[in-house]
Amino acid sequence: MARAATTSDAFNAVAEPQRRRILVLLKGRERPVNELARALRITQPRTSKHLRVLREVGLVRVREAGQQRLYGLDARGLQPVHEWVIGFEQYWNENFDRLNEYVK
Amino acid sequence: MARAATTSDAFNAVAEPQRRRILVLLKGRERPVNELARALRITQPRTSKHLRVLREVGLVRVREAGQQRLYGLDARGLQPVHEWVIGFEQYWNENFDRLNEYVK
DNA sequence: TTGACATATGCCGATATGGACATATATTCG
DNA sequence: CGAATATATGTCCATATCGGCATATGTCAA
Repeated sequence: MARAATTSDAFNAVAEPQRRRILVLLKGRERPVNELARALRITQPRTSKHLRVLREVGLVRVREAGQQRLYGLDARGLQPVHEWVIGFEQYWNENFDRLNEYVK
Repeated sequence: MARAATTSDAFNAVAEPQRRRILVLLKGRERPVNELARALRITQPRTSKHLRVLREVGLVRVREAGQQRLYGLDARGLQPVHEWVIGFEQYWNENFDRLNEYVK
């Protein structure tokens, strides 16, 4: 085996900066590929590939509109990530004095 | 350039399943490497390497205790992840009927 | 000092990128 | 049909894993 596939789950999909930016751009409204590419200042092919990953993980949906493909956000796939992270909330809020003392 | 380095940030560090498991095991108490390796059923070297990544991103801390190195959780680095994800909460809670209608 | 035990590293192999470029597919229009 | 526009894919390159294995480094005990 090698590195885990990026397309495996939301955690991996979201680990890529550009893809996070795409998701942010998709908040509220759908956008065609070219518009996203321009906004991110990356090539169209690269944008399409990132969108493919996001699509395979279920974070975005596509809708055909003539020549364009309008991509829309489907944030439900982010819930698992949120749930996992929120499980640590008490720890980052926790005052580290206790840990520091322990260390000493 | 190639794929972004895993050690670049918390998002990447947490994209690895084993590392997520390590962080979970570290909730509440410190643990030596071998204990983590046994719990995860992975080799000691692999465990050390994952711990290194987590250490470089600041998600864990090490404390020397004789022959052992006790690893402890430092969840503060997870806050950025939480903040990014929570920004989508309204979208995954949002009823998709509206989107579905729009699609039709 | 020698040996046992706990970790960290180096190296190799297989794989999956992310990016750039060229090109195949589609759809719309004249 | 042929051209223009919008996307998706395939290929090539460089790189960064993840895993296994051997081994270096460190610490403690007899």
